Amino acid sequence: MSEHHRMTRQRRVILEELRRLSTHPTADEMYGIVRKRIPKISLGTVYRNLEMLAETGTIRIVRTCGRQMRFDADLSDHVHAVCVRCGKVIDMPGASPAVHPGIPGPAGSGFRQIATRTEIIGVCADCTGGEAECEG
Amino acid sequence: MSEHHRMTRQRRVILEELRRLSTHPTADEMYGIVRKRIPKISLGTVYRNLEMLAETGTIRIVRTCGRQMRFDADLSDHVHAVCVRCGKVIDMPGASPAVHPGIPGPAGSGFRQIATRTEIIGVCADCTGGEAECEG
DNA sequence: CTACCTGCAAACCCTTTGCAAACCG
DNA sequence: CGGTTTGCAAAGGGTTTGCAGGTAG
Repeated sequence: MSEHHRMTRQRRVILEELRRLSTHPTADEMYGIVRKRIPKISLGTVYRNLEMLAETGTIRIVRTCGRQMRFDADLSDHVHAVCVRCGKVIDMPGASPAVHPGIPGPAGSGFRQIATRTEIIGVCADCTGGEAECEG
Repeated sequence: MSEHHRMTRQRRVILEELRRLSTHPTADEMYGIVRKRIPKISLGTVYRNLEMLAETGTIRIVRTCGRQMRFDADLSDHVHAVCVRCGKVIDMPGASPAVHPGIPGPAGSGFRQIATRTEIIGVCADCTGGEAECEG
């Protein structure tokens, strides 16, 4: 119930490592990375810390059309490109999404708009040769 | 390995029922609906048929920031609005997304762009009163 | 007939949780 | 010290899959 958060070694290392990356790692990838410095850390701890860091606005959770959550320490407003083959997420600096609003749902359905989320779908350099099935 | 698909009763009913809806149901919701007409149908069959119908381009899989897949028989190009409280997806007719492209990733990373996916995040009429944690 | 499809149930993957011990402040 | 946090392991939810029996063409 409290709002006091302690800076444990686990939390510090997770944040340090995430900030070192621009690859938007999954929880599992973070687990692998952090384990090099804290071999006994558990995956549950990684999830709990990433979730808390996101709640306090220190990092962001990146939810793409892919199945796994990804995490990003870059809080600036930027667009992500998602590889439909491997799920990798890369930044698209300079891309600027714009949504010219329409009328939500069956006329005036009372939908209160908070934000817009745009991602670019494609195939990354490592995966060239395949096709997509991500939808919009 | 074949490309021949049979029109089974299960497949026909799933497609009929999906076409009757504009609510972008989850697999589980489809299961509930179809079971009224085919009580013994299994959830696995529902998933397999929805997947195949999507592969053949008859329907679309709608992947939002939410955890569950949703399905849509409306193949036209349209924007979805996602409720962050309940996950419901509604259509936003008239909304037109535009992405002014930037340079993908670390200069010329070879990302081949296929599409853009935009969704509107907000709170639906039934859920007014809460807040968000969906990211972009 | 027979390749494709179904129902069932178990397997899978990712994420979340309960709990007792460890730890920060 | 006392409330947080951890490690472990099990539970949870959504989706996928193996299999043997059923069925469309």
